[in-house]
Amino acid sequence: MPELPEVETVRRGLVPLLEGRRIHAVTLHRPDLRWPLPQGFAKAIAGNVVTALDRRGKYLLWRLQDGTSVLIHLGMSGSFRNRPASNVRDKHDHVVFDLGETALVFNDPRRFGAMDLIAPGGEASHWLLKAMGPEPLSDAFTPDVLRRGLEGRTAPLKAALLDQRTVAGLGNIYVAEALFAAGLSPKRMARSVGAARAERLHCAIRAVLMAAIESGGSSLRDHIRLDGTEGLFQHRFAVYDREGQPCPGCSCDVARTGGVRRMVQSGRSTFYCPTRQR
DNA sequence: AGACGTACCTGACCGC
DNA sequence: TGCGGTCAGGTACGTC
Repeated sequence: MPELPEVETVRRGLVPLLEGRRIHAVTLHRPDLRWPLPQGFAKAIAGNVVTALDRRGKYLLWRLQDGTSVLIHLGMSGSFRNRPASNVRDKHDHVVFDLGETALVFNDPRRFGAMDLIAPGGEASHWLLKAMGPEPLSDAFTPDVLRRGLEGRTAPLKAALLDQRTVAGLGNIYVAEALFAAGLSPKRMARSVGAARAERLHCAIRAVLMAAIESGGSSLRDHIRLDGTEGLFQHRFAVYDREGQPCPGCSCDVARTGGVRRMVQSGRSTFYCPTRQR
């Protein structure tokens, strides 16, 4: 499911449920998600108050009163639902956080999600976080940082942007949308992006992510907000999942050009406009 | 070192 | 209706 805007939407939805609240108990309905849950996971969390909710790339970080952080990745299909505490289990409910009145349930059909505990001070060296690139909506992400991240790389620009070491939080949808907004071909070699194109791309990445967060993310299959409503950004896609359709503001003869094109790059669908993306 | 394919899972959808 | 094939928003890992 989720790229940065969806994870940020989930984070914002969790704030009123979790911030300042105590997690009374944690129940695991299986010992693993993508990887085994760490030893003592439930016990370490139980009884703690959640002091803050952060996000790093596509990871959620729950800050607990005792200094521990809970690291959570939603994988492709992970979601949180807030349920009456007595409610029966749904299929694929794997982890239950008992909040007293309600139970916050982590449901993940494909089980590509992950959870881990991070001891105080251990975040920078955590194996899943240590190589992660700049946070795209922070001041640390500048056109020059982006340009240097792409420098010398022979991978297609699309692949380089999906690589979380280049910039954190982009996935298949928002890479496609950002490349369209920047007018850059996904096939272009990453190292061919110099200062001027990096400036455009930097601007496009931020604009697309901010607009998507504003819309509550994109709901295609799995992503729903905690209040049960869908994100709306899928209605604003310029190219993603729009094969054969005209791109926004297009004046081409679509019957002749075929409109938005779909191709496969490193095994994944890429959508782009061959006319406006070079 | 860096790029690529493979693997991990389930469910939805399509054509037969 | 049922079956097999394909695809899906992620990413670590092995291989070259």
